[in-house]
Amino acid sequence: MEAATKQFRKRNAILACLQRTHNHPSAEMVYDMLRQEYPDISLATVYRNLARFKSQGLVNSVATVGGAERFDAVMAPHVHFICTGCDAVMDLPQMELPQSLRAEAERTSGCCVQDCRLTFTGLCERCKTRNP
Amino acid sequence: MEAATKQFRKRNAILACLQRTHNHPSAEMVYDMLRQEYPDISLATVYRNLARFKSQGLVNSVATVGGAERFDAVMAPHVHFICTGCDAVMDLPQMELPQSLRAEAERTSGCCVQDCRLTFTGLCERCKTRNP
DNA sequence: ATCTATTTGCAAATTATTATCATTTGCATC
DNA sequence: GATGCAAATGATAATAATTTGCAAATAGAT
Repeated sequence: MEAATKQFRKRNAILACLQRTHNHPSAEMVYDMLRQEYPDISLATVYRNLARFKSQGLVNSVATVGGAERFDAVMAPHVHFICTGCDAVMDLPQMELPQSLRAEAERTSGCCVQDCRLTFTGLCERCKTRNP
Repeated sequence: MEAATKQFRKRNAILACLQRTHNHPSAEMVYDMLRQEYPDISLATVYRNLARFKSQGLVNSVATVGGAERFDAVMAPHVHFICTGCDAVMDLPQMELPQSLRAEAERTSGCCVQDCRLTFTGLCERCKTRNP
């Protein structure tokens, strides 16, 4: 028996897709992934729901790579790496993001800090062997 | 007597503009600033030269805010703050960006780290009083 | 002055994202 | 089941940022 409600089927699928993948996909990448299960899903729906999730604090935009925004459903601040060779966006879970940074930023700047992002760019393991 | 070479007049003006301002302007903001001195400058020229500077390592793109890429001629890694109220991008020169982070990222990830970016978002002093 | 390579302006093309609007869907009520 | 309503969705047009193509202008060398 199908237990889950049918309401917001696609909306939930979009969020679930983000939560299960760690690709930090773009809207189009989400669209392509969901097309298999929902062949009639529209790209507009993906954009719409991503914007909604963002305003609800369920999803963050991590960076924009090659002109396209990349999303993440992991809201706890963590460290990212962006490969300039293949445009991959990945987590660096081994690295700590000092909690003190945010407070320090707020104190020294006088601004109201809402979010903190530490991002490295370079070549991933695969690309660094390809690109000498 | 006009000492400076006339070669690359506009190209140099674009770089100089970035070096003198700390706004972290977008291409269009650079264009607007240069229009006063070079009324016939073209937006395409600004884009073209910004891309060239980036590939030459003279300019970095700091972030994309509201869909527009923002540039910086200060290449030494430093800390930025982006105001979600007025889209200002500013430096947080008081904050240190630990040099050790880059090495740690490279060691724990196996990637080849080329750049490191620490960015805070929130409301600047002016906007935080306006937006309750 | 002429030749050549580079730079630039202009306008069209491209790309990502947002807005519009008609249709569909899920659910409650009859 | 039929019906009504509000929200969600699909298709497509509109918008905005960036890029590209090409002819004209420019700088330096011959």
